[in-house]
Amino acid sequence: MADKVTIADVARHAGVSRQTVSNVLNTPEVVREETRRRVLDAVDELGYRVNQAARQMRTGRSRLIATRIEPDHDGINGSVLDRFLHGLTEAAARAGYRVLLYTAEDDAAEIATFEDLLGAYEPDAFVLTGTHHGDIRTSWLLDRGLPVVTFGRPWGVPDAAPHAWVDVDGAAGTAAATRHLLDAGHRRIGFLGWPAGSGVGDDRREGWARTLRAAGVDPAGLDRATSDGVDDGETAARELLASGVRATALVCASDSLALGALHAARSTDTGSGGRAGRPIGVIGFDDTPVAKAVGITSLSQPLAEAAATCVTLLTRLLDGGPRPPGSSGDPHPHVLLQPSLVVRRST
Amino acid sequence: MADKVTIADVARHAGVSRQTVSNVLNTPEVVREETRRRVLDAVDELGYRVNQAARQMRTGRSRLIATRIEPDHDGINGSVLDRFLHGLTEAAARAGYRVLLYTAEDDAAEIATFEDLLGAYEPDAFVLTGTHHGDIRTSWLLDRGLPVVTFGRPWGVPDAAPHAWVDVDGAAGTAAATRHLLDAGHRRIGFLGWPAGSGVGDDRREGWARTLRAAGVDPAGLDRATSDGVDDGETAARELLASGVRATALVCASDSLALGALHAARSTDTGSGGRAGRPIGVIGFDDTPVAKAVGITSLSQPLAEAAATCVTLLTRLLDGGPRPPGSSGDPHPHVLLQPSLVVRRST
DNA sequence: TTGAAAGCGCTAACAC
DNA sequence: GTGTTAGCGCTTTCAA
Repeated sequence: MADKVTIADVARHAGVSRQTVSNVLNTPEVVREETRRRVLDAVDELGYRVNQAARQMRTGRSRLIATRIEPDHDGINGSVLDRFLHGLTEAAARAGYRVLLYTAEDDAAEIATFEDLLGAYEPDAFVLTGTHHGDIRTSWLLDRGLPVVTFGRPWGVPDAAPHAWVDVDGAAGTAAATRHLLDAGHRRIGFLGWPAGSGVGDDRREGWARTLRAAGVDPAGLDRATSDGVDDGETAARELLASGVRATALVCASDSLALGALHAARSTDTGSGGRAGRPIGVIGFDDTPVAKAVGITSLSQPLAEAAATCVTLLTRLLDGGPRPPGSSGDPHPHVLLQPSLVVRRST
Repeated sequence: MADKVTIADVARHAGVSRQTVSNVLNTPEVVREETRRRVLDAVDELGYRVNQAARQMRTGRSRLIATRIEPDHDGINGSVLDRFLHGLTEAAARAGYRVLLYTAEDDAAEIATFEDLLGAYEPDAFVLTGTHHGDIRTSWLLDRGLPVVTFGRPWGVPDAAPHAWVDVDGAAGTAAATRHLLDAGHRRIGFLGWPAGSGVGDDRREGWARTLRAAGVDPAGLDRATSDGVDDGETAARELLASGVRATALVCASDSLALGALHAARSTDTGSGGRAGRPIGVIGFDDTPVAKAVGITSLSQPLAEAAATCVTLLTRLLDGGPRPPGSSGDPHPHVLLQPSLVVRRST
């Protein structure tokens, strides 16, 4: 075991002073080539690693990125953030950072955790997921000039982004889904989503409505809002498939809803519709294992890429130095990634 | 923002010395009641939090628990470890620890990460998942006297456990599953598992075989081994359901296999068997979202409890002081938890 | 280009 | 029961 090799050991081994070793590690360009090599050899040979705690005391930087791990609420959609988390851990490691985990029941609890974490571990940055309208977490961090990148847009914020963010273009996703169904000959394509007010849900609904209109179909009456759950989805889907509306296909805001829609489709007589015998098309969102298992066409989010992009933006932020509290107006980078449609039996 | 409140600030505010503050925080019993209150009030008022980096430099303890986040290999079973991870994060926080994440492709890479982590962040302990025969990770850590708790037994180790561990009793789970099917009137109950040699897989097979024998049924020829995957499961299941063996029910080592088995069951004519019209019973393992979505009876692991138990064992380990490299023979605590059968349509 | 000195915030000794 | 001293390993002045 390389038990506590310090900078002093390396210095002795290489025949230089402690400071020179530090220079080699932090500002190599200031050290003569030959000295640098000798020091680096010693580092390798002794298996030296900088001690983060000591470095942190001097520099105030922990090389830690804090992020939340969510409970597996729904079960179906839960896997999305876990995949993001894996990507984040990997990308962070490549950039020389580690991921520190925390849990929180709600925004207020999360802010309390921020305070805790900042006092104790001093993470260099936070990666926030699940942004929403009036998100108090981002404003709390921004007020204190702390580096943040969110996976999710700053919903409901009027103008320029107040912080760096990465997101997946939900509207483009549902638009692609709707187009796919139009191409298959469907016209009365319904939408199964969440109540208005959730940024993500509204965005996904918009992509569907826009595409339907462009195809000359009036989306009015063709959508239903419900809470996210298989049974809720089934109930709502039944309404859309039933007489009156008689949708022949459904674009859904999640795989949970899509699974419910599929259940509804199976128990609904499609023969009474205009297209006798034609199977009802269902498309979900997130391309979860359940969608794959059941054969639901779904929209896949590039989660590894999203995570890697978060880290890229973060390092840019951190290298640019800490930003003062009131520095609004400067352009914060943001990246909108495209989901891709994974076609399966359900369409 | 509570910007850098140090122990000196608290001391000044409370009218005591820095050391007294430290005593209140670390050895409260040595400080007079009144002084303690005064100090704690000052702590509250100033929003003071001990700085981990500084504390770590003195004590050598980071209050960090390192664990791996796995890539979502299969998609279906992946959610299991993520739920464990959430439980671990929560339990760790309650015990005053934080979870530090890393990824690793294989055991060798994981050990390299250990070295990295130990040099830089000095985690107090490691929680290892996915233990297997001849696991070099545990021995590496144990050789260096580093605290470890594994979620998973030390498979293939002859005698007393070489370290603390928590596991779920897979054999008891498949035994319960088999019993459930026997109670439903099945006799030719097959087992779909993985090739011999994997501790987890063998354990689960054993529970099935044992229970079948106890019921007077010879398990010979009633099991198939395959790699973990839906299609593999379907192929293997077809063999067991087909003429020759004609199993009427299948206990599976995972939900992936169970899903495959269900596919096979649907396309197999059960009428030619002894129990015409009787549906084929399928039971999976892990109670994943997919099992729930598809309606597969499955064995649920108490993951939150497993995680909490890991933390309990860990804190016991850490409070007991670091254990010297050669201290074998002392009893390492271990806990075997029971899975529970979640009955659904598939049985 | 390299070395010497100081100190980040904390706690383990020891003296008061 | 409380205060003083020292030093964990590192980097950031500043001087050589």
